Amino acid sequence: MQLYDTLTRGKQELPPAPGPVRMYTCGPTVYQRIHIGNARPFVISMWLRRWLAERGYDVTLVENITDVNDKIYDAAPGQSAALAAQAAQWYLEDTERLGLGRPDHEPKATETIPEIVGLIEELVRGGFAYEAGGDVYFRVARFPDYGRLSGQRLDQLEDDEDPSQLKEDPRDFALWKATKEGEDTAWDSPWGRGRPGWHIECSAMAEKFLGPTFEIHLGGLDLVFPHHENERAQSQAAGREFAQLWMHNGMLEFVGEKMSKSVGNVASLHDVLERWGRETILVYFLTGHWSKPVDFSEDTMEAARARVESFREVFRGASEPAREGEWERLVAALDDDFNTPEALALMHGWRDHDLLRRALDIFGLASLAEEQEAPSEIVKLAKRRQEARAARDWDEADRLRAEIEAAGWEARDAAEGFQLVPR
RNA sequence: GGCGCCGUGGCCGAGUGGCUAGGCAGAGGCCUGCAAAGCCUCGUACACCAGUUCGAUUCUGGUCGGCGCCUCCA
Repeated sequence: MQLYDTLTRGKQELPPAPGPVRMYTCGPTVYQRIHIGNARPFVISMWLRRWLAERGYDVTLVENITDVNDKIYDAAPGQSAALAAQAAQWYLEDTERLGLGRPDHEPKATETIPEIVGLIEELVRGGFAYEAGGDVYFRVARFPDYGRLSGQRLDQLEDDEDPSQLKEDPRDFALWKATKEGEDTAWDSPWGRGRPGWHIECSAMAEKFLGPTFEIHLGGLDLVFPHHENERAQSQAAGREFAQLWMHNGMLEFVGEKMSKSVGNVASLHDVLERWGRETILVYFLTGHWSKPVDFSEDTMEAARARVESFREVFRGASEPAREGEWERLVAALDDDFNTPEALALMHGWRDHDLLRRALDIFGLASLAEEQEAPSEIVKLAKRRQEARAARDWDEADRLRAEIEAAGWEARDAAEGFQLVPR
């Protein structure tokens, strides 16, 4: 099993199965409903977990919920805790509807404060961090490997505009921030009341549930710098090996532009679920390689919807024996950097119901194999139509077909009888 | 300015040093009372310019274009 690794900029081999694969995925900062782009790392993580399990690994997946953060304070001044709780609930509900199950652990930053404080204390003790005015900062200059993950050179970073005098070095970043007026959440620490900085919570949560080293760290490409660079610096400075392999999923683009709140072109996962349904969303994500950007548009979603229908058609037809080596080809595609577009192309050629259902199930799409039963009144109309056809009363048959169609179903003439398909 | 990803037929999107990707859309045909679905056939694509090579869409260099990130910001 090979996966593309950001750190080494090449495919890395996973240890051979069987064995443990510990995965950590950067989940959402909860201050609003997540958008369809935020759903991608969740979907990829769940799929990869299922695939690795299929391949004989013992997988543990942790996906955090960051529920204390500047963005949350900004979004709900004085009431950030309530907003975070609400948005976390939305996140759980929306991702639940994808029908992929849940990660093994979904810790919240606010439930990991003791571990966060402990990790910061270690860093201070080791000289990798320093307290300044109730804040604690990471001393970037003390960690020579800083910048390796993102390929950033320290001397080339843009100048920090922040006139704050607290930092020794403008490149240093906050591990702990003293509580400020208007912030409604704060915890005691050796440096006074305050709350975690942005990156430290992931280092603490990963270690709490996975230990000092783990096989895979996953997250959006936009998190490479500074978020993951900083996570890595903190944990490694504290003596942990941390992640062995870094996966960064590509962004969703909306007419050639990244989907993001600041551009105002977001589509919430909730809304997209309402509009297109879970199966179309999952097939849509299947069409692009996880590491590459994908276009999100009416056209790309419509094409995904058509693929969904085409799989359903296969199950409406007769099962045919698979050709030699079909499953092995799927395995080869997925074992090579989890190439789902290739896997999807292979599946489109399959007519063996059992094999296809098994493959689709990896991606949470076994439901495509389920027959969709028409309500009895529709079946009655179809039977009347069948009788009209037997009597060669084509006008009546066409009228009934229109009636069935108006009710949302399509009447198809079959060799014997008829078939009803939802429109 | 720095780091990185990418540019494939109408659209989306894999992949490969010479051998059919796949899907959507489109054209023709078979089937059908008419349809739908299905099946068959059809598009000689790989930004541009050099170079390496017997041969490059695939390797190397450059050009142009798009996108992400460059410390609290998505």
